[in-house]
Amino acid sequence: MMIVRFAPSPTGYLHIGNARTALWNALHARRHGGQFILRLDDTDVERSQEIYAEAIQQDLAWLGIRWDRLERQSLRLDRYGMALERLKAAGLVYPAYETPDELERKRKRQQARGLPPVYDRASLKLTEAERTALEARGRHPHWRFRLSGATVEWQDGVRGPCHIDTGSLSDPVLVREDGTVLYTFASVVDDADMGVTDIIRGEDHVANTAVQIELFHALGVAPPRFAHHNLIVAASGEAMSKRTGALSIRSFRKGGADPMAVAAVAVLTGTSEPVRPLASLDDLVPLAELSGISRALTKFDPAEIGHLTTRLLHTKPYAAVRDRLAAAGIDGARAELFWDAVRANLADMEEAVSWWHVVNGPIAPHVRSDPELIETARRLLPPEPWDETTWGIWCAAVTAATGARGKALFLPLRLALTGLDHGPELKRLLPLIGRAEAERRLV
RNA sequence: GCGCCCUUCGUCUAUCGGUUAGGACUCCAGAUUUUCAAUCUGGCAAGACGGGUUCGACUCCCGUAGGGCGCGCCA
Repeated sequence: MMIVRFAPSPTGYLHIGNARTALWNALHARRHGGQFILRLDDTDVERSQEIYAEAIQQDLAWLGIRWDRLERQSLRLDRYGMALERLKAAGLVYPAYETPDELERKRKRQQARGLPPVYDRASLKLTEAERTALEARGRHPHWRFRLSGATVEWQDGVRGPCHIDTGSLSDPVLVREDGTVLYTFASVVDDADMGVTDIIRGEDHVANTAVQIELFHALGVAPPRFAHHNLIVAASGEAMSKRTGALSIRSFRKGGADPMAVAAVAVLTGTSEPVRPLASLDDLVPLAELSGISRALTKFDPAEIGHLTTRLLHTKPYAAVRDRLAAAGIDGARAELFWDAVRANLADMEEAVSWWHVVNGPIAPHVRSDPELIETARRLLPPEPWDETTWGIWCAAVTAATGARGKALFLPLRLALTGLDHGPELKRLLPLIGRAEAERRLV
């Protein structure tokens, strides 16, 4: 059984880059009949907030993502403690006593000498006596995992064969002196416990992968498959930020974006599949092929979400928008007819409301350029019932009486009937306006 | 600074040594339409740079430039 997970930290709102990761995981699970776990990585109590945990779930749901399991790291602290004991017993972790300040100074010094800022393992070299002396003075250790120094290799689902030399990395701190755990450790323990088989995440995690593969081995668990997708960035130069909410899913939602427009851009940009309007996440499933993801950083234009939203709107059947229309006051017997008449004309949902006003009146006042023509047209208005053929019949009658045709006929009529020189086809609008109202507008 | 990765139309990409370098989006034009939208047709537009290897290089190698990521007791 394939098991994947999306593991955001609830420290801000999901942005389009997070959505990309979430969607790829969810889609991958659907594609292979697997399970999708939403795991809130909330071990950082300083920054994690419940409102964000809720917001994340709302945003994912808005995108159409459902999860089979919800997990929270804050509820699994005992598991991390047990795992640490196992690593201690196996001699795979060691106590370290430097303070954050000391470590910071060491890094500065290394940088200044042109050396990579890698932990020097000073604590590993401590003798038993030195350690007891430190602890006697009240120092509590944090625990570091001892990296092998070997080159870790894996077959990446996106990037192909990858290798990282763990000798160039610092031994990661797994557990702080107060017993709280760090991301790398919690993540691996969770993935192992939950049977995660495939990890799909952004390429900013490639270096973590080497560390985590060694950690899986240390815990006696076979590492999962890894796939690192490219990162996306706004072509506008605007930076994504969980903290400021820039390019957040919520901002797109508030801006009237269609969730499938956001999803299509989030998933398909930077792949060999053209970004296109799709009706549902299910349509995205066959396109979510990991090997189709580019290895290069990819730029996307947030405006594309607007374009897609518009194109999606044009294809929406009435049933798909009934509720939203009703909420905007567009309801009743004529609502479906109305939707089919105007949808191809809409740039966004708000425009539907303005066309609804055009149909129902009152309409904007306008200058009557050809009063005789309008008067004739008014007298020739056919009897009801009206349908889409009424417009043609009526126009033929007016042409026969006045000789007016083409633009000279249609433009004055459109202006008189709608107050505007543009809009949906009049043959479809006319029956919605109705005879009584049409007659009023032609006076 | 060190390490890893990347570089084809404005943007996302195809090409896996021989192509008029293809597609999608945007934009523009034409058709259609009273108009806008939609639709259809067409068009503009690309291999970062410099060396090699080769009969032949976008494709392979080296270098340069540019970009990204990483190098936390953040996740």
